Amino acid sequence: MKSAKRPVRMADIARAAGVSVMMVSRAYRDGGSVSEEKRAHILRIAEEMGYVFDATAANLRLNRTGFVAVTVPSINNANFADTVRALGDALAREGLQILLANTEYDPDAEARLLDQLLRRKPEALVVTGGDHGEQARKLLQRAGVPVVEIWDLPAAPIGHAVGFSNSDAMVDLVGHFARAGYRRLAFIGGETPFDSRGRDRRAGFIRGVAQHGLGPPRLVDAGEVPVSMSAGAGALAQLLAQYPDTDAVLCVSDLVAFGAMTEAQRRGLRIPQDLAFGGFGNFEIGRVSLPQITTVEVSAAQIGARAARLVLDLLADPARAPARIDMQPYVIARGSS
Amino acid sequence: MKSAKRPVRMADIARAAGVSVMMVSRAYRDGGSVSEEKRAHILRIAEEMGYVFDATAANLRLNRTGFVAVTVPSINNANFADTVRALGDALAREGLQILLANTEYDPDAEARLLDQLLRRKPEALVVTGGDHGEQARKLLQRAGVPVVEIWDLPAAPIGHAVGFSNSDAMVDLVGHFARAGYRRLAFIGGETPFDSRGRDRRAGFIRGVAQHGLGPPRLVDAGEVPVSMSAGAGALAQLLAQYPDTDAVLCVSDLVAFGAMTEAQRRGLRIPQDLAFGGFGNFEIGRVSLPQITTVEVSAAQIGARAARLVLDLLADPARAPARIDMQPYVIARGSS
DNA sequence: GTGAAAGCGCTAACAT
DNA sequence: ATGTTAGCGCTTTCAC
Repeated sequence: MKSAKRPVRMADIARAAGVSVMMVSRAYRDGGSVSEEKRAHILRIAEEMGYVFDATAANLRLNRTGFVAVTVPSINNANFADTVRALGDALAREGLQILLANTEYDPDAEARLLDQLLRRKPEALVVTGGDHGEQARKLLQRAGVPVVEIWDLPAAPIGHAVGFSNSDAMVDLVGHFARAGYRRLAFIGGETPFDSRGRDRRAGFIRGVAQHGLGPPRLVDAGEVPVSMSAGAGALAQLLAQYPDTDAVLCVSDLVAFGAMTEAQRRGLRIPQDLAFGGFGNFEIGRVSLPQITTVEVSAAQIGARAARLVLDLLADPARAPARIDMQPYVIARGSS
Repeated sequence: MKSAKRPVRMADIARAAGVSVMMVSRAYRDGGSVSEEKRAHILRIAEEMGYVFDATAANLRLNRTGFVAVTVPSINNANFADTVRALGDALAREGLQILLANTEYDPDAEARLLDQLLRRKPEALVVTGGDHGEQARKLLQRAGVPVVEIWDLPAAPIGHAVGFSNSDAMVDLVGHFARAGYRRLAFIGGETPFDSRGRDRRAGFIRGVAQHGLGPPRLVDAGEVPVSMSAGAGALAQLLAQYPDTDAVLCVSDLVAFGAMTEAQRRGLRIPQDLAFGGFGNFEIGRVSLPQITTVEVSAAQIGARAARLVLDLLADPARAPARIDMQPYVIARGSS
């Protein structure tokens, strides 16, 4: 029975191994300046004594924490989860650890969380979206470390950006439907003020419809973000009541599209003959549903991977890194249209 | 144009405010031992100078990091994401920050990640699953801080547990189908060795089928975890070839059930008349799909919330906390059966 | 290859 | 209410 009263520190290992504290420190870092024999000896003793390296102390001394702070509006979204996973994997390979925070689409929460995160002295910040409250913006600007905005592509990013124009992508999707012969398009999306991606997609819809001369835009509110499948189902009911002759419904995400689609099927409508559907984000649901959903591929995982590489580049050489990386989404045509 | 050459520290604020460093420290912590006037003055100057409190230094001195390490097999799973979110929210309210790591259902990765996490000196560990590799188990046992296993309910947890018996829950689901008159049940699930939840659910299926005298269990492998919707679709094809007279398919999760269900529909089968389906986990997809999916509610968010409360209790008083908390899942009957 | 001293930025403990 | 001293556990010097 070992007592965990006082945790073991390097000095304890040093004493037990008959070396100086510095040698223990070296054994844990360089391979070079310690004889391989002694190094193995030290590490074995440390293992026996249950030593756990104290990163907190090392961080203070090194003035490097190995943290990268990341904010997402919602972790409960397969796309953001993909991004975070790819980002985390790539950063972990370089010994960096993500500090994740959920803003819940709330600008005040974002500012509060950024304030907390900055106290941990992250070496870089990766924030979802290019739209921030005044306070959050200020914190990001004076952070003193690289800032990467993802999932949007602001004209003038605070630091750097890895994303795409949600608006342009939706214009492309409208174009796809227009070319396929659909004329009476409607859009289902959320109305939350701080969801810039949802807002941009709606703006893209309006722009696309105008470009193709499809008359005044038919817009249906799906309620609060994060917009769910169920919200999509509810919104379809409203849409059919308001615009009964609609021939194609574009949705702010595949999840909403799926919900709307099932509601249409519940009402006996045939898809796409009676009503066509388009989604956004290429979620798994759209590849498995019946019919599969026409969507916009946004490469969520690649956004994370690319942001990770950008962060690593910025840490290596802040000067030689691109300011804006466009991930160029594209339409995937499927059975729903 | 301010130079961010050397970051501002407390000493800089102290000098500018004409007080000692301790007063600045106090201004940031107690409300009590600083006059409200001076406190406001200090904080204003700090704000003007762009000071950011250094948690790293405070943590070293206080021997408290405010971190809680959390491992999940996959963040890209709505259930685990719900758990992590609830856990994180509740902990954040007490000033604790989650350090999240993905094990990807790999015991070696789990051990490696735990080793990394422990160096950050978390104040508690929350790990998904009650099944660990030898190395991971050792690290957890000697961690020296509270350990909470979630989503399983081991007979003898390493420290504490918040979860449920995946096996018993599946027995209940089998019982539900048996009572509804189904006699030729099959199970679709993954075969990955270190997914103890999937394994327990399959074991529960086998046990349930035996209890109800439904003949030898019909098991179909859905491949690698995390088991996806698409894998469910593929597995259904195999199932129909191998056991064509099956009348009900129970799946390791709602996602798999949905995939299998769409494949059945693609083949023109009516649900539940020709083939019934059962899922697990009460994912949103099962509430929106057509038909909705009979499932087992496991209260993912509540697992996180309850684990958070347990961690907080353990930090306050390690003695007075329950060892095992059973979240008691229950069957939700829907249109797929 | 190895060790001694100094110090990273903060706060507990003890002054006053 | 406020200041001084010491030190958290590690690593960067700079010796040898």
